[in-house]
Amino acid sequence: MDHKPIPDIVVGRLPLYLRSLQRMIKEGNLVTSSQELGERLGISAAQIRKDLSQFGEFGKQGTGYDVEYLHDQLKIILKVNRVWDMAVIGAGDIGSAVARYQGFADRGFRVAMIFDNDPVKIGAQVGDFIVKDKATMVEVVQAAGIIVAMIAVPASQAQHVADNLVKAGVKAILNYAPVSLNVPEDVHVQHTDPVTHLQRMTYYLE
Amino acid sequence: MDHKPIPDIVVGRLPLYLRSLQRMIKEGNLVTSSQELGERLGISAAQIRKDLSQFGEFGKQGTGYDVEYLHDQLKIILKVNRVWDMAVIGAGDIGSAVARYQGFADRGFRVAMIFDNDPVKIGAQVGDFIVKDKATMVEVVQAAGIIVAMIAVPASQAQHVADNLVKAGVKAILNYAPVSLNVPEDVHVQHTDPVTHLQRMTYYLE
DNA sequence: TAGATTGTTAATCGATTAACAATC
DNA sequence: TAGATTGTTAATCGATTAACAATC
Repeated sequence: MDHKPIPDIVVGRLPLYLRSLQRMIKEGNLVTSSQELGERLGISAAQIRKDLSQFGEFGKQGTGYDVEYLHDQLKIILKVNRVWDMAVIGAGDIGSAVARYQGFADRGFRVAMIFDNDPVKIGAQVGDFIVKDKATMVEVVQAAGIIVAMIAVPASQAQHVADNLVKAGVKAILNYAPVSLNVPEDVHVQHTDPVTHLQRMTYYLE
Repeated sequence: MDHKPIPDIVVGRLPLYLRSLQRMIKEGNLVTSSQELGERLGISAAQIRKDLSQFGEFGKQGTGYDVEYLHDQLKIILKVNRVWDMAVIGAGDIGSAVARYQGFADRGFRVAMIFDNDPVKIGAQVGDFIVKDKATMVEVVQAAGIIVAMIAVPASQAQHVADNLVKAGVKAILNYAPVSLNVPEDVHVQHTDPVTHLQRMTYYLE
């Protein structure tokens, strides 16, 4: 009677649907369809319906989807109908930009603390935060019960930081350093590296 | 006698291979194998061999791949055996961090100019650059022959900026704004949104 | 030579699309 | 009712994996 697990590739598209729906709400759209969503995102209507059908029935034949209802349901599915506290490791340019980023608030996340190991940066203010000493990271993150973190340190330190985050109990890591991280099976990692995205495009240029 | 086009998903993995190889060079590794690469990246050895075989034969039976040779070949395939000048649009926290980012240099890219429409920012220094007036963007980008750009403006302005970049002749856009962009078929877009990555992971948490 | 690893083929697996009955 | 759009099934398409001859 076990349900098949949802394919990861489907889960990966849900945040895109959610983002479009959030935008539609702001634009005042009350109703949408798989076709309209698909056009906005460059995804086929059939695929959107198939993806959503993995989680339930959210639409109405003939009329489509209630924007706000589908939006709320996707937030529940993705568990962002609450706010996740995050730790940022590294207070350089990227870490600082992340700590000041205003785009987390209404999408389920909040930066709660930021760490660095540079004595000049420790104690300094970045956005609303005082930079904490990275030496205290494992203890502080664990004590705060934080399980989501972002790595914004140089590539050479990233794996070491990841190991410490795992020790602290972190289960989801967004990695800004341009290296692949090795973590235990129960820890999730996403990589974000502008250069890999750019290189993917230059292949097609000229 | 036409070759089938290389699947996009394969092209998307090449930058990861390249990144690992660059790291191996720094570590002094002279030779690697599909198995070792796969372990580093969490990709099967068979897939790596299959991917590479789309472009030629780069290895030697029994011994594997010469790290530097494969690295150089991948740079050629991805067209990053040269330096692409880029324009950054938006001199806020993200645009500024991007403009100062040291990680482009040895991977085929260089920020050449940065634009904003805020009178307070225009003329100010960000990294090595003086912020230019966004009103001049189409003209300046076109005159410089730049075809790679990064959008780091608020979501509400991103589509408009994209339209202007297309007018300026840009063919590859890395978009930091959390919106889907619509561009002509011959223009490539990659999106980078920390929140979509995070939401992809929270699905699995708790 | 013996051991290792490639490049490639065929088999498997999974994802996308097309089509349509159901129904608002 | 007529028109529109869902949810779902079956068909298609494409990607991954397993296996192995070739060969360094």
